[in-house]
Amino acid sequence: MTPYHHGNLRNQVLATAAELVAAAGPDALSLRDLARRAGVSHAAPTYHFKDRRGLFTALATQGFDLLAAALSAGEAGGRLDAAAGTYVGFAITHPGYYAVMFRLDLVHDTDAAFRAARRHVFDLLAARIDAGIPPTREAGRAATSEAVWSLVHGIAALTLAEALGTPDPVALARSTALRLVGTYGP
Amino acid sequence: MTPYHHGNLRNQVLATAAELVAAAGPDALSLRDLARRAGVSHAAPTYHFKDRRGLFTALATQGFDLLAAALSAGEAGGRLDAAAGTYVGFAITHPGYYAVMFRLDLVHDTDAAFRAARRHVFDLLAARIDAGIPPTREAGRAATSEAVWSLVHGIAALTLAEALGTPDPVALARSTALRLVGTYGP
DNA sequence: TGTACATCAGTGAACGCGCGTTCACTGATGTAC
DNA sequence: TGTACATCAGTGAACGCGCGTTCACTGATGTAC
Repeated sequence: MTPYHHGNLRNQVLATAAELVAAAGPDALSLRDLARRAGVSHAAPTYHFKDRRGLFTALATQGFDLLAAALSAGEAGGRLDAAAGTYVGFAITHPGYYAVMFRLDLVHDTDAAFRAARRHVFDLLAARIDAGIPPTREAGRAATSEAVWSLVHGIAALTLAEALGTPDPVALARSTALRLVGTYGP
Repeated sequence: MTPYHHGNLRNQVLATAAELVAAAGPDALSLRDLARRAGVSHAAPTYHFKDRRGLFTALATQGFDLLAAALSAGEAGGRLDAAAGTYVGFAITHPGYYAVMFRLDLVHDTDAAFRAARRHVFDLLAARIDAGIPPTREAGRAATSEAVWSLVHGIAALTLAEALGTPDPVALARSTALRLVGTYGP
């Protein structure tokens, strides 16, 4: 009845992992549990991810890829405030991915695909910010990019940690990003 | 030779825990390892912390207490930019504490002392921010507090994740905090 | 100053557990000719 | 259309391990009288 080949194990394991991490944090995740939930022998995930860190590396990389896609689509592809809102929105709607994306102790942090995906996200963000800064001011462009990234990352992280009081973190990200960049206005 | 009563086990375990977490992340920490390093039987830490979560809760609480003390001392007690710099500086110099302070999945998050300590830090920060906003503008004070907290938390977290390029995260925090609050100038 | 007693701090053996990883294997699928 | 072969995907048994937690205990310390 159940075929020998699952056919989509890798993707399914990643999706389940994202759910479980969202619910109980990365520490609670085990390869064996993932295998159990996929209805597959306990050693099967190892075939796809090599080891536990490999699984987290793949999960984090996919997270950055998803975020990059979100940042490239629609309004977020142009306007800085939309991009900032999209970033925070992504973290809130994908907590399982986000919880892993910045955890160097969990991933193979020299993995080329991982580093490229992360870099891509930062570049997209930097491009939106650059576009938001009036050309009359040149100084501090790099610092502003990092400041805005820090801002949206902070809003996302504190929201997930249930430490922020605002009912609308996305709106906070949008308006604050604009204010920050606006400081460089003519 | 070695006395039956250690005398300072609790504090020593917390200090060692901070070091180990800084080096290898919270997942790598075990009560038994901590006991070994303290030269004490493996069940001794349980006596002080009740269980693993209890240990992390104590570590996080102490972290917030240390941060609150830093925010209350010297220039950080008054000027917003100094407070922002102090916050980021604390995270960088106490990575073992910081890595645990916002990890709800690791602590007993209803613990009263933990919540009070965390709240205290936010209140201190909010007070500095409030003092930094000119009285001519009233709207958005609360949002600004949360934005500045998010900013410094983001700078701290991204720095620890080695994702930021700036050589001086503390300076970035100082200047950006001022810029953010300056948006509300007269 | 002495003694009784409660409490505090740490011991050490035992438990049961789930885990990651390795390994030789087998069944399914794809490709070349 | 058939066949041989390589590769891919998953199996299942076995390994050894360190862990958290419980428990009855004991030694040290502090307090009341």
